[in-house]
Amino acid sequence: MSDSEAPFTGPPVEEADARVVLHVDMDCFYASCERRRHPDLAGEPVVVGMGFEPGESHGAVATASYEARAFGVDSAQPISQALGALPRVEEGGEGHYLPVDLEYYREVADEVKGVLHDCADVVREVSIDEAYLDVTERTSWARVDDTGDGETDRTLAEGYARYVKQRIDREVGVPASVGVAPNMSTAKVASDHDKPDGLVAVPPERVTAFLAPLPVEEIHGVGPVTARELREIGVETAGGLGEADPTVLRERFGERGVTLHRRARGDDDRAVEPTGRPKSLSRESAFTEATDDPERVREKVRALAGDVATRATDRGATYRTIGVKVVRPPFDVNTRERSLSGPVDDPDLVERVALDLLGEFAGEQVRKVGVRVSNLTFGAGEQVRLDGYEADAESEGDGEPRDESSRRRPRAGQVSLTEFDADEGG
DNA sequence: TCTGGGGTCCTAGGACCC
DNA sequence: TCTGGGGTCCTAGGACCC
Repeated sequence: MSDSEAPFTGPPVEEADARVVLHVDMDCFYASCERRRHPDLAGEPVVVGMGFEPGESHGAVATASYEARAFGVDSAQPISQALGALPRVEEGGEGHYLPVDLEYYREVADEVKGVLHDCADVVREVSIDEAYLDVTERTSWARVDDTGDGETDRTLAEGYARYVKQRIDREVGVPASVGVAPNMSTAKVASDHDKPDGLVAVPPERVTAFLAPLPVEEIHGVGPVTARELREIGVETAGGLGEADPTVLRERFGERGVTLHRRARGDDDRAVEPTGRPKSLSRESAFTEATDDPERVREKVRALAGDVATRATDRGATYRTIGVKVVRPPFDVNTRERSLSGPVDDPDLVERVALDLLGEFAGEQVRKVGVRVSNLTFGAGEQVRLDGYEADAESEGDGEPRDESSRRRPRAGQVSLTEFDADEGG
């Protein structure tokens, strides 16, 4: 806890050893993509809606630009409500409302990924607009005196983060916020800390002080429920969470409580690992209004089952478990699933099992249904291919190497097994 | 907010096995 | 038959994330 500056003996051991992890978070990504191809939207309030069509008012907000947020428009809000806060230009307002165009956003995201993979040895793509990079091999926490005045107030890591951020901006033309820290969870908080267009570096020795004053919900993994429960036991800030008794947290929140306690202290030893195979594939769809017409519900389930099966086939996945999800008003989520004796790729079976599981809810009010396949296995064909290329690929199939303990240095030849994006998008 | 769609991980109880 | 313990798999639900 004491903050005594070590005089000229070099950085403390932990600091010399510390990893450098970047979290790159694209700012209101869908809206930024729309601006990239419609430059006249720069500086304008832009709302991208899903389940939305031009001129209509159904659907929900997928992304709102910061200008739109200033009007009170927010993610996941019904479009009808957003229109109340921010009328559209067609009706004399200032809001530009556009439907989601995922295919285009994927193209832009692929360009961003290209830059990221060029900037780091290990990239974990979390979603279309977010990624972690381990750049320990490319930079360090060493300080530089960039003004020549004898002050060393900046780290090489921060400079590297700026370089990544600027390359995305220059080469792709969309803004990003970047956090740099010695681990993933702190980098995540850092990238969120100064959005949009933020750059926040948290060197190892500042991690604790950086996190301590933040409200608990800024810790990744603390949602509304956990935040409320933490407040009930008098924990309001990350600092408070970090000082809470881990035993008490375990009793109340299970293992998650201990994980959150550690994250709040800036203690997170997860290695940045390339994105793995999906564990499940699902499709769901809501009715405009809840229905109790069994045939309508069955019809939708049939369509979803077909979609899911097609996606599984496209990705070379077989599945051993088939499930449905039924949401009854007001918001009662039910799931049913059934496991088969072995993995299959069988669209008819997905439909049959889904309809069978749905039977339990026949005649009930339903507002939304979904179909899911899980217990996925990926094709033997691909393994054969991998074996052909990578003589020493010791971890084929889905067994992930679990020994990250202290050896985090990536082996150079081994890090690029992730060409699994066989999407139609590219 | 009367709640869109696609995911991940964790928990807890029961079945079943040794 | 009752009591003891350990392990795995399956299912349902919940919290959380983007």
